[in-house]
Amino acid sequence: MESGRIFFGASASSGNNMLFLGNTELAFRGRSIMSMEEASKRRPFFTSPDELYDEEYYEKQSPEKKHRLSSEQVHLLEKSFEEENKLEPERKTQLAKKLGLQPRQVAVWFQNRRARWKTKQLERDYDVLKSSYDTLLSSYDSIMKENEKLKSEVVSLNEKLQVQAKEVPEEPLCDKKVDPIPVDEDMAPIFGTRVEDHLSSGSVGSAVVDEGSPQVVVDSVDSYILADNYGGCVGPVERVQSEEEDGSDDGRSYLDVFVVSETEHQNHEEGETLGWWTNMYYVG
DNA sequence: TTGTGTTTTATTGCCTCC
DNA sequence: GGAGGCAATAAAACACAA
Repeated sequence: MESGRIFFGASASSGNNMLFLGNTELAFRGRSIMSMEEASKRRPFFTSPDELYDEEYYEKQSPEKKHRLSSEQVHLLEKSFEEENKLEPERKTQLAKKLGLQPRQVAVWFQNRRARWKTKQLERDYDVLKSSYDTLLSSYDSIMKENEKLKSEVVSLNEKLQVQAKEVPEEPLCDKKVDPIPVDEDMAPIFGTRVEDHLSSGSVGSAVVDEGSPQVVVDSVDSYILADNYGGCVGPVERVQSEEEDGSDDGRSYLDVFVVSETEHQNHEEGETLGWWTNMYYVG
């Protein structure tokens, strides 16, 4: 620890120092209380050999005053600080001799100068951070405004869509146009189906097709037609219109089935069902 | 001139490093 | 354990408005 130096030979301990250097007047009293002899005994002046050479310096100064460095001294110290803000012992001694100061004064000056530099640096850092924060804040604000604008656009577009939906009848979601299934031999490859007639028995039981081939299942009013050719858009068989031979001569029996789209089936109970009639044949 | 705020010089106590 | 750095602080010096 660096030894303290108290003017007028007052004790270097912080307690004493605080007591009678609390203000100028007290310090003065401190001096009058302590005899010069006693003071010189307790004087911890210039504890390192380095500092001994300049003892007269403090005797020339009026010791109760703090000594301000001259502008030349400060200039040189500043120059030295710019080169290197830490002070190695050799440089400290050289600078002290050059400036006619105590090495300790040079060390103290550097210490205080580093503290000032640090404070300034903190201020600079704060300014940089603040400006960066302000920039971020302003871009955040504009993004939020843009977001609000887009949200309200979405709302108004949705409202328009709802109005249009009421005006224009909805088309089946299936984008494939489904024609009635041809009533000839070509039907077989399309459906690949041979429907066993369970309908003639009067029951509405299952009509099961050959295993492994695409099927037509006419199970009940909620039965589904599974037909790949219809793009998977086919819903349940809604109604079976005819289960009797329609009088054609090809030896097959035909029936008409009403097919609804899946979506329509879900809304089945709510309103009118959109779908289409098609006819199917079966081998009786 | 004086009161007040700021800057500069110096001290103290604690901490880290060698 | 000594040297040196740092934070906190005191106090003198200085600047400046009223």
